[in-house]
Amino acid sequence: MLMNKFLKEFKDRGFFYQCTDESELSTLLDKKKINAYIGFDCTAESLHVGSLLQIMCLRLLQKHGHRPIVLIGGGTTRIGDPSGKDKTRKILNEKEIEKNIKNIEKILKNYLNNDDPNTRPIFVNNYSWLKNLNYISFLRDIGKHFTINKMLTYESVKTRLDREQSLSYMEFNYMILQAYDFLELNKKKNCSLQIGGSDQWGNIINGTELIKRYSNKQAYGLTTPLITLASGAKMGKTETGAVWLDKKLLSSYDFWQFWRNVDDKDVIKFLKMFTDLNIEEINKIKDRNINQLKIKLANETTSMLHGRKAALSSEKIAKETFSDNSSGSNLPSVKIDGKILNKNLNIVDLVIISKFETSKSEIRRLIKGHAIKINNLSITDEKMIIKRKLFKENFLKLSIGKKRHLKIEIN
RNA sequence: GGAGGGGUUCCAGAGCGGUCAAAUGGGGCGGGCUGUAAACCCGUUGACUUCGGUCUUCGAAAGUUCGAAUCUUUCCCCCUCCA
Repeated sequence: MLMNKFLKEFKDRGFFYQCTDESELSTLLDKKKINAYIGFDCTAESLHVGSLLQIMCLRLLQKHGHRPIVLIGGGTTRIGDPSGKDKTRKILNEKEIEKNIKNIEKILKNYLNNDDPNTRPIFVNNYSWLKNLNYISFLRDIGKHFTINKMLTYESVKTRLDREQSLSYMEFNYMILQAYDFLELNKKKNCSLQIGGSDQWGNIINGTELIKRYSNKQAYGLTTPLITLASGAKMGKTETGAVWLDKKLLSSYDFWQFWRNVDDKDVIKFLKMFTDLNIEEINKIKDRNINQLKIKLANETTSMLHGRKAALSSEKIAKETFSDNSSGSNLPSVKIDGKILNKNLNIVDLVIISKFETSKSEIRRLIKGHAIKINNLSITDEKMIIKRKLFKENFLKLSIGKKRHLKIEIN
């Protein structure tokens, strides 16, 4: 049997982990355009690369003419998913959640096509139906379809119990609420597929089963693998911290750098997962120089989020920064008042001004390790006074290690 | 409710009156090698410092002592076993 095109690409790109009923889903997708949903939780103020694979799934749906439904977990965030957590997580207050939701929606809209009325995404917040649930009728209508016997066998519950860590009744209900979300979307938005990370499998099955029992309808679940880096680490760290999909939290240059610095072994995989290049094209360029491929990867991913211009300018900055003895005139800059140069500003204070480091001890340590450079010359004296003549054309290049560079400019 | 065990620096985890800013491992950072990769090697990892030191940390508070992460008391939190 020929596999449905969406599913095929889903697999070719490495998105596929598990499916509730692959051949049936394939047939359904061939027959008609469907609505499919992915849930995003709003615990953090923004999304980071950890969610990027799910976002790419939404894009792929659109590409094949299906409609993505973005479910923002405004209600479930108030509960906290115990999956993969060994501790109860902190519960956020209303204001924070509202703020997070807005920001997350904004980011998602960045990635999704809003022009085609057939595939235009639907944004929903599960708080809109969860907040009004009536406890008794919920227990009678929905609760009766769940058995504790089965719930206790789920991985997320089991690990908590095995480790003898407490799992509150509140969290225990999370999976029921997520199943209910799916039912609700199935009823109201005609949603027949839920996609999620592999850790969501149990929750997704609960949804399809609930739909089966409650409405006697068939719904499907599809999961993506947990992406780990070749190093085994979880995806998502840079020099500066989490890789946010948000200009305010991570500059386009740092975002670009994240992709530029991925492990060699991950490059092809990431090109498939996180760019729109088609598979044939990727297979064709496979043998190109690995560093060229990384630049390609960085440019594609950065363009998607920050625009082509930002991507190319990042590439240019990188080129200048990492080629020897560059002046770095394109680097981000920090302006200082020329007057403080008269007060014997020393190198340690200069680094403090740059905000690269906040601890003077740390800066002194870095100087001892020859990590700090001014205009590409390594500094060895921690008491060095910054003289005006170090500024060429009104600025000087300050570097810490190999990757952090900055322009200090006299105002 | 009863009986025990425990809370140590980013994490795990040693220390159990001075030699403790606290072993070891992980992570982070920096250096070397390279390709802004991986692997490997080395250094570093509380703050401030006139580089002599100084100050603040071992759940919280009080106390014993010349001296406490280490002993005592009270309190808070976590875990195990019994009811």
